[in-house]
Amino acid sequence: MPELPEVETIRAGLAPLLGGRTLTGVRVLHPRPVRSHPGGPADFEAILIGRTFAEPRRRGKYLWLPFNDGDALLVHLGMSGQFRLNQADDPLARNTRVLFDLDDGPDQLRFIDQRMFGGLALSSGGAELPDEVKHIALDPLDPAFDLAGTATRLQHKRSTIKRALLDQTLVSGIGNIYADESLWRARTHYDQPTRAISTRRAAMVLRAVQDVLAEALEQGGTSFDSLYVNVNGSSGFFSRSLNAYGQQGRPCPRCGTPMVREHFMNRSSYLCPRCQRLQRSDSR
DNA sequence: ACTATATCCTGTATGC
DNA sequence: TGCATACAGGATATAG
Repeated sequence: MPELPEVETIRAGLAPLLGGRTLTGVRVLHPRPVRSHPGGPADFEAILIGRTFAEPRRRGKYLWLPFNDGDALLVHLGMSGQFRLNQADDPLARNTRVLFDLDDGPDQLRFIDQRMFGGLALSSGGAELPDEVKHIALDPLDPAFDLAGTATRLQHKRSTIKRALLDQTLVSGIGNIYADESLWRARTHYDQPTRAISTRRAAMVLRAVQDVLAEALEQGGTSFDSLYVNVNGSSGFFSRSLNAYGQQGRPCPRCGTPMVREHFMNRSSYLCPRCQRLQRSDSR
Protein backbone atom coordinates (compact mmCIF):
# COMPACT_ATOMS: atom_id res chain seq x y z
CA MET A 1 0.00 0.00 0.00
CA PRO A 2 1.71 3.16 -1.08
CA GLU A 3 2.40 5.49 1.82
CA LEU A 4 4.95 8.29 1.87
CA PRO A 5 8.13 6.23 1.27
CA GLU A 6 6.56 4.37 -1.64
CA VAL A 7 5.13 7.52 -3.24
CA GLU A 8 8.44 9.33 -2.83
CA THR A 9 10.31 6.39 -4.37
CA ILE A 10 7.99 6.58 -7.36
CA ARG A 11 8.32 10.37 -7.59
CA ALA A 12 12.09 10.11 -7.59
CA GLY A 13 11.94 7.35 -10.17
CA LEU A 14 9.73 9.38 -12.49
CA ALA A 15 11.81 12.56 -12.25
CA PRO A 16 14.62 11.65 -14.65
CA LEU A 17 12.23 9.89 -17.03
CA LEU A 18 9.63 12.63 -17.45
CA GLY A 19 11.35 15.98 -17.10
CA GLY A 20 11.24 17.91 -20.36
CA ARG A 21 9.25 15.32 -22.26
CA THR A 22 6.02 16.07 -24.10
CA LEU A 23 2.81 14.05 -24.18
CA THR A 24 1.88 13.01 -27.68
CA GLY A 25 -1.05 10.76 -26.84
CA VAL A 26 -3.24 9.71 -23.93
CA ARG A 27 -5.61 6.75 -23.78
CA VAL A 28 -7.98 6.03 -20.90
CA LEU A 29 -8.68 2.29 -20.82
CA HIS A 30 -10.96 2.40 -17.77
CA PRO A 31 -12.98 5.44 -16.71
CA ARG A 32 -12.73 4.97 -12.97
CA PRO A 33 -9.18 6.25 -12.44
CA VAL A 34 -10.17 9.59 -14.00
CA ARG A 35 -13.48 9.85 -12.13
CA SER A 36 -12.37 13.06 -10.41
CA HIS A 37 -11.41 14.72 -13.67
CA PRO A 38 -14.30 17.13 -14.36
CA GLY A 39 -14.52 16.54 -18.10
CA GLY A 40 -14.40 12.77 -17.99
CA PRO A 41 -12.15 10.40 -19.97
CA ALA A 42 -12.47 12.06 -23.37
CA ASP A 43 -11.57 15.48 -21.99
CA PHE A 44 -8.73 13.97 -19.99
CA GLU A 45 -7.26 12.46 -23.13
CA ALA A 46 -7.61 15.61 -25.20
CA ILE A 47 -6.55 18.24 -22.71
CA LEU A 48 -3.16 16.71 -21.88
CA ILE A 49 -1.75 16.29 -25.36
CA GLY A 50 1.11 18.61 -26.23
CA ARG A 51 2.01 19.46 -22.64
CA THR A 52 5.58 19.14 -21.38
CA PHE A 53 6.46 17.69 -18.00
CA ALA A 54 8.55 19.47 -15.38
CA GLU A 55 9.86 18.05 -12.08
CA PRO A 56 7.41 15.73 -10.24
CA ARG A 57 6.37 16.85 -6.75
CA ARG A 58 4.79 15.26 -3.70
CA ARG A 59 3.09 16.04 -0.42
CA GLY A 60 2.18 13.12 1.84
CA LYS A 61 0.70 10.46 -0.41
CA TYR A 62 -0.29 12.91 -3.14
CA LEU A 63 1.88 13.13 -6.20
CA TRP A 64 1.62 15.64 -8.99
CA LEU A 65 3.40 15.92 -12.28
CA PRO A 66 3.67 19.63 -13.15
CA PHE A 67 3.71 20.82 -16.73
CA ASN A 68 5.80 23.76 -17.84
CA ASP A 69 2.57 25.71 -18.49
CA GLY A 70 1.64 25.94 -14.79
CA ASP A 71 -0.92 23.14 -14.71
CA ALA A 72 -0.27 19.66 -13.33
CA LEU A 73 -1.38 16.08 -13.61
CA LEU A 74 -2.58 15.24 -10.12
CA VAL A 75 -2.08 11.65 -9.00
CA HIS A 76 -3.11 9.57 -6.04
CA LEU A 77 -2.04 5.95 -6.10
CA GLY A 78 -4.74 4.81 -3.69
CA MET A 79 -4.22 1.21 -2.68
CA SER A 80 -2.59 -0.27 -5.71
CA GLY A 81 -1.72 2.40 -8.26
CA GLN A 82 1.56 2.01 -10.16
CA PHE A 83 3.47 3.83 -12.85
CA ARG A 84 5.59 1.87 -15.27
CA LEU A 85 7.69 3.01 -18.17
CA ASN A 86 7.39 0.68 -21.16
CA GLN A 87 8.00 0.57 -24.84
CA ALA A 88 4.79 1.37 -26.67
CA ASP A 89 4.56 -2.10 -28.19
CA ASP A 90 5.16 -4.01 -24.95
CA PRO A 91 2.21 -6.23 -23.98
CA LEU A 92 -0.18 -4.60 -21.53
CA ALA A 93 0.00 -5.74 -17.92
CA ARG A 94 -3.28 -6.75 -16.36
CA ASN A 95 -5.15 -3.80 -14.83
CA THR A 96 -3.49 -1.23 -17.06
CA ARG A 97 -5.81 1.79 -16.89
CA VAL A 98 -4.22 4.76 -18.68
CA LEU A 99 -1.51 5.09 -21.33
CA PHE A 100 0.64 8.19 -21.85
CA ASP A 101 2.74 8.39 -25.01
CA LEU A 102 5.92 10.44 -24.71
CA ASP A 103 7.83 12.19 -27.43
CA ASP A 104 11.54 11.79 -28.03
CA GLY A 105 11.38 8.02 -28.30
CA PRO A 106 8.87 5.20 -28.22
CA ASP A 107 8.49 5.25 -24.44
CA GLN A 108 5.07 4.97 -22.87
CA LEU A 109 4.16 5.79 -19.28
CA ARG A 110 1.48 3.43 -17.99
CA PHE A 111 -0.83 3.78 -15.01
CA ILE A 112 -1.77 0.39 -13.61
CA ASP A 113 -4.23 -0.01 -10.74
CA GLN A 114 -5.85 -3.23 -9.62
CA ARG A 115 -8.30 -1.91 -7.02
CA MET A 116 -8.81 1.49 -8.61
CA PHE A 117 -8.83 3.52 -5.44
CA GLY A 118 -6.27 5.69 -7.18
CA GLY A 119 -7.05 8.64 -9.37
CA LEU A 120 -5.71 10.99 -12.04
CA ALA A 121 -6.92 14.46 -12.91
CA LEU A 122 -5.71 17.65 -14.53
CA SER A 123 -5.18 20.31 -11.87
CA SER A 124 -5.50 23.73 -13.44
CA GLY A 125 -2.75 25.99 -12.12
CA GLY A 126 -1.58 23.18 -9.88
CA ALA A 127 2.12 23.10 -10.74
CA GLU A 128 3.23 24.58 -7.40
CA LEU A 129 0.51 23.13 -5.17
CA PRO A 130 -2.77 21.79 -6.56
CA ASP A 131 -5.94 23.14 -4.95
CA GLU A 132 -6.88 19.51 -4.32
CA VAL A 133 -3.82 19.11 -2.07
CA LYS A 134 -4.12 22.31 -0.07
CA HIS A 135 -6.09 20.67 2.73
CA ILE A 136 -3.34 18.06 3.21
CA ALA A 137 -0.91 18.79 6.05
CA LEU A 138 2.83 18.89 5.53
CA ASP A 139 4.43 15.48 5.86
CA PRO A 140 7.07 14.61 8.46
CA LEU A 141 9.88 14.66 5.91
CA ASP A 142 9.03 18.13 4.64
CA PRO A 143 11.76 20.60 5.66
CA ALA A 144 9.02 22.97 6.87
CA PHE A 145 7.29 20.32 9.00
CA ASP A 146 6.53 21.74 12.45
CA LEU A 147 6.92 18.86 14.88
CA ALA A 148 6.15 20.79 18.05
CA GLY A 149 3.13 22.48 16.50
CA THR A 150 1.83 19.17 15.18
CA ALA A 151 2.29 17.59 18.62
CA THR A 152 0.20 20.37 20.15
CA ARG A 153 -2.56 20.01 17.58
CA LEU A 154 -2.51 16.26 18.13
CA GLN A 155 -2.98 16.71 21.87
CA HIS A 156 -5.99 18.93 21.31
CA LYS A 157 -7.86 16.40 19.23
CA ARG A 158 -10.68 14.43 20.83
CA SER A 159 -9.55 11.17 19.31
CA THR A 160 -6.98 8.45 19.67
CA ILE A 161 -3.36 8.41 18.60
CA LYS A 162 -3.56 6.13 15.60
CA ARG A 163 -6.61 7.90 14.19
CA ALA A 164 -4.66 11.11 14.56
CA LEU A 165 -1.60 9.74 12.76
CA LEU A 166 -3.84 8.61 9.90
CA ASP A 167 -5.54 12.03 9.69
CA GLN A 168 -3.92 13.54 6.61
CA THR A 169 -5.02 17.03 7.61
CA LEU A 170 -2.96 16.80 10.81
CA VAL A 171 0.16 15.14 9.41
CA SER A 172 0.32 13.51 5.99
CA GLY A 173 1.96 10.49 4.43
CA ILE A 174 1.24 7.93 7.16
CA GLY A 175 -0.88 4.85 6.45
CA ASN A 176 -1.63 1.71 8.38
CA ILE A 177 1.82 0.14 8.04
CA TYR A 178 3.92 3.08 9.16
CA ALA A 179 1.43 4.06 11.86
CA ASP A 180 1.86 0.65 13.46
CA GLU A 181 5.64 0.68 13.01
CA SER A 182 5.93 4.16 14.52
CA LEU A 183 3.69 3.37 17.48
CA TRP A 184 5.69 0.23 18.18
CA ARG A 185 8.91 2.20 18.11
CA ALA A 186 7.45 4.81 20.47
CA ARG A 187 6.02 2.12 22.79
CA THR A 188 2.57 3.62 22.44
CA HIS A 189 -0.82 1.90 22.21
CA TYR A 190 -2.83 2.69 19.08
CA ASP A 191 -5.98 3.49 21.04
CA GLN A 192 -4.33 5.91 23.46
CA PRO A 193 -6.61 8.95 23.74
CA THR A 194 -4.87 12.00 22.35
CA ARG A 195 -6.11 14.10 25.27
CA ALA A 196 -4.24 11.84 27.65
CA ILE A 197 -0.92 12.04 25.84
CA SER A 198 1.92 14.08 27.27
CA THR A 199 3.77 16.64 25.21
CA ARG A 200 6.83 14.48 25.55
CA ARG A 201 5.08 11.37 24.24
CA ALA A 202 3.41 13.22 21.37
CA ALA A 203 6.77 14.51 20.23
CA MET A 204 8.35 11.09 20.70
CA VAL A 205 5.71 9.47 18.50
CA LEU A 206 6.22 12.05 15.77
CA ARG A 207 9.97 11.61 15.89
CA ALA A 208 9.45 7.86 15.59
CA VAL A 209 7.32 8.53 12.52
CA GLN A 210 10.09 10.61 10.99
CA ASP A 211 12.67 7.91 11.66
CA VAL A 212 10.50 5.07 10.33
CA LEU A 213 9.57 6.96 7.17
CA ALA A 214 13.17 7.95 6.51
CA GLU A 215 14.45 4.41 7.00
CA ALA A 216 11.73 2.95 4.79
CA LEU A 217 12.52 5.51 2.10
CA GLU A 218 16.19 4.53 2.20
CA GLN A 219 15.14 0.97 1.43
CA GLY A 220 12.82 1.94 -1.39
CA GLY A 221 9.59 1.39 0.52
CA THR A 222 7.68 -1.68 1.64
CA SER A 223 6.60 -4.42 -0.76
CA PHE A 224 4.58 -7.50 0.10
CA ASP A 225 3.60 -8.46 -3.41
CA SER A 226 3.35 -7.03 -6.89
CA LEU A 227 0.96 -4.30 -5.76
CA TYR A 228 3.78 -1.91 -5.00
CA VAL A 229 6.75 -1.59 -7.30
CA ASN A 230 8.93 1.24 -8.48
CA VAL A 231 8.64 2.64 -12.00
CA ASN A 232 11.09 -0.02 -13.14
CA GLY A 233 9.01 -2.81 -11.64
CA SER A 234 11.40 -3.47 -8.76
CA SER A 235 10.27 -3.98 -5.15
CA GLY A 236 11.24 -2.15 -1.99
CA PHE A 237 12.93 -3.93 0.87
CA PHE A 238 11.51 -2.39 4.03
CA SER A 239 9.21 -5.37 4.58
CA ARG A 240 12.31 -7.12 5.89
CA SER A 241 12.59 -4.46 8.56
CA LEU A 242 9.03 -4.53 9.85
CA ASN A 243 8.80 -4.90 13.61
CA ALA A 244 5.05 -4.77 14.08
CA TYR A 245 2.95 -4.74 10.92
CA GLY A 246 1.87 -8.26 9.98
CA GLN A 247 3.92 -9.77 12.80
CA GLN A 248 1.14 -11.30 14.92
CA GLY A 249 2.33 -14.39 16.75
CA ARG A 250 5.99 -13.52 16.29
CA PRO A 251 8.06 -12.39 19.25
CA CYS A 252 8.35 -8.67 19.81
CA PRO A 253 11.88 -7.75 18.66
CA ARG A 254 12.30 -5.76 21.88
CA CYS A 255 10.89 -7.97 24.61
CA GLY A 256 9.97 -11.30 23.05
CA THR A 257 6.28 -11.15 23.92
CA PRO A 258 4.14 -12.47 21.06
CA MET A 259 2.83 -9.65 18.91
CA VAL A 260 -0.94 -9.43 18.56
CA ARG A 261 -3.33 -8.25 15.90
CA GLU A 262 -6.47 -6.34 16.79
CA HIS A 263 -9.27 -4.96 14.64
CA PHE A 264 -9.37 -1.19 14.53
CA MET A 265 -11.07 1.21 12.12
CA ASN A 266 -12.10 -1.64 9.79
CA ARG A 267 -8.49 -2.68 9.44
CA SER A 268 -5.81 -4.29 11.56
CA SER A 269 -3.53 -2.94 14.23
CA TYR A 270 -0.44 -4.88 15.20
CA LEU A 271 1.22 -4.26 18.53
CA CYS A 272 3.21 -5.69 21.38
CA PRO A 273 0.82 -6.09 24.31
CA ARG A 274 3.67 -5.61 26.76
CA CYS A 275 5.63 -2.73 25.25
CA GLN A 276 2.57 -0.83 24.08
CA ARG A 277 0.18 -0.45 26.97
CA LEU A 278 -2.59 2.06 27.37
CA GLN A 279 -1.48 4.84 29.70
CA ARG A 280 -4.25 5.77 32.08
CA SER A 281 -2.98 9.26 32.80
CA ASP A 282 0.05 10.34 30.85
CA SER A 283 1.04 13.41 32.85
CA ARG A 284 1.32 16.62 30.92
C1' DA B 1 -17.02 22.34 14.22
C1' DC B 2 -15.56 18.08 14.87
C1' DT B 3 -15.39 12.96 14.89
C1' DA B 4 -16.73 8.37 13.32
C1' DT B 5 -18.41 5.32 9.90
C1' DA B 6 -19.85 3.40 5.28
C1' DT B 7 -18.38 3.17 0.74
C1' DC B 8 -15.71 2.42 -3.32
C1' DC B 9 -12.74 -1.74 -5.80
C1' DT B 10 -10.29 -6.44 -7.25
C1' DG B 11 -7.44 -10.38 -6.30
C1' DT B 12 -6.09 -13.75 -3.11
C1' DA B 13 -6.74 -16.76 0.72
C1' DT B 14 -9.61 -19.41 3.51
C1' DG B 15 -13.79 -22.08 5.05
C1' DC B 16 -17.46 -25.27 4.29
C1' DT C 1 -14.50 -28.70 -7.04
C1' DG C 2 -16.98 -24.72 -6.31
C1' DC C 3 -19.09 -21.19 -4.10
C1' DA C 4 -19.18 -17.76 -0.37
C1' DT C 5 -16.87 -14.89 2.68
C1' DA C 6 -13.02 -12.24 4.74
C1' DC C 7 -9.38 -9.30 4.03
C1' DA C 8 -6.18 -5.72 2.23
C1' DG C 9 -7.06 0.13 3.33
C1' DG C 10 -6.78 5.62 1.20
C1' DA C 11 -9.82 9.30 0.92
C1' DT C 12 -14.21 11.14 0.99
C1' DA C 13 -19.29 11.72 1.51
C1' DT C 14 -22.34 11.42 4.93
C1' DA C 15 -24.09 10.50 9.43
C1' DG C 16 -23.94 11.58 14.14
